[in-house]
Amino acid sequence: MNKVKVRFAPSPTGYLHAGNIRIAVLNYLFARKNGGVFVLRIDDTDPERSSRELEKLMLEDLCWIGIKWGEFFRQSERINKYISAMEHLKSTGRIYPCYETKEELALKRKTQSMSGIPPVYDRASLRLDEAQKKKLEANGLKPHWRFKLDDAKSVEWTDLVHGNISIPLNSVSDPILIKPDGSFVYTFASVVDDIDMGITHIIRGDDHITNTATQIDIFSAISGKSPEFAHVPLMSAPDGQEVSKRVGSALSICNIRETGILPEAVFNFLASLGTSNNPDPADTLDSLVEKFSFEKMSLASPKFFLEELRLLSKKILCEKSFNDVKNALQTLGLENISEIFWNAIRENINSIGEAAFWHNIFYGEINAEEKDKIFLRQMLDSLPNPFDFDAWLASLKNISGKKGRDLFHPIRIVLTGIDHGPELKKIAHIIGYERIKHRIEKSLMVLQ
RNA sequence: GUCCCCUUCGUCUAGUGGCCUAGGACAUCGCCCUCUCACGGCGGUAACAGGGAUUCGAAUUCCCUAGGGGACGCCA
Repeated sequence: MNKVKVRFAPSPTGYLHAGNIRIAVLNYLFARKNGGVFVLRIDDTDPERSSRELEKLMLEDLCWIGIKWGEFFRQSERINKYISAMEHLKSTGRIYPCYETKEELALKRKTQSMSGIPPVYDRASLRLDEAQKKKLEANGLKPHWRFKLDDAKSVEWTDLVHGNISIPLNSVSDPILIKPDGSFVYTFASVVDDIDMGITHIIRGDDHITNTATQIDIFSAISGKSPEFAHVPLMSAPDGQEVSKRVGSALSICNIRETGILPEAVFNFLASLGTSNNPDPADTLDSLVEKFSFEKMSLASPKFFLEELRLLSKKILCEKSFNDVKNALQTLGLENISEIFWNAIRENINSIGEAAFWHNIFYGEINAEEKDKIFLRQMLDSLPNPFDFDAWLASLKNISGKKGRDLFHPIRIVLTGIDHGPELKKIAHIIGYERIKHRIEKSLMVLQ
């Protein structure tokens, strides 16, 4: 059996989003699982919509999430391959020239739809004889070329996710493969590349199922065989909308990135979404590869909840050691960071960026509103120097008679200005004697 | 309109005719732990889209209905 080879083939026509990076993750996992190769192919056959700038951003997003490709291609650099495949199809009579304009075709489809007929191409150009074609071309019309589907049959394949799928080719239009200007359409270029690169498994979204039917026919016309297919159900946004490249701004990777969500959380989350694997913060790339299987994938479209991803990211973050996050903390420009600082806040933050929030509370100026003047005085009077939280607490408890929440809550407010946060004992020592004294005095002053 | 796919707790799902008074995970709620917020531990609430048929027995098979998604591009 051939070595497994998969490809992720984005078009650089927009930002990468949760939906298509999920396809990348799945391809990557499958390749790793089978000791195969992951090919990154840039589908930039449409020069009007593709840009190098967007390609660069896509590559960055892919790297960010930790996907490494073994081979890299751009379709725009493989035109010669398409030309020779085209010649082959011409010589075998599997493609034929068509002379309708875009407008005519659009009108035709509209008419068909209105009369309740499926908008399938009627093959009018196939019935043209040589003289008619000559005449049209003499008038300056350049033909586009369609692939002549074997419409007598149904294409059948065993999909790795769906099982047996069968699509009658007479329900589909003959696909246009070559535009009048000689450029190639994805449907064709993709097949040529998949054959040429030796792709063994095509893993893509459900939305390609109909494409697959026509492409299998093209595969067999060119090489006589086709790869395996796995069509994974498309994710939908919580409101049921598709997570498409046109819509997904909130779900774009750069957006997710900016909210401080960890790349490994995104990878982990997307790897298990829609499968019977439970997302586990402890998972590593290896364990995810181990667990991966199309058998575990459900056939229904999963909903993508950003909130769930955030939660997973938080859990992964809180398991990290100081060494793991040291650089990230320094990048935030925080001073005085230490293992003690990290251990104090790790369970109370959702993203690494929030470390700055606590850092500011520990070392910066805060506004506290504690109204209990008597207790404030007692805090100040019993404040030990050098600072010792347990000793302070013991004497405060003694003097005030307070305990539990009554005791802790006011202290928390005075020290941090907010009513929740990391364990008081830990953070009190970080804040230290001088600042604590200052904060109590400030609260007292406000009450004067 | 045609073709394809899908429909189990709020969410992701287990389930291939009796093991299902439907299991797990996340969320949620409660209790415990803790002199505080949290973490953690334990427990609870919560679902087979609807209707027929087959069967001794159906979440599981078949049919119909409803709903959702996708495709039908000189986009990918």
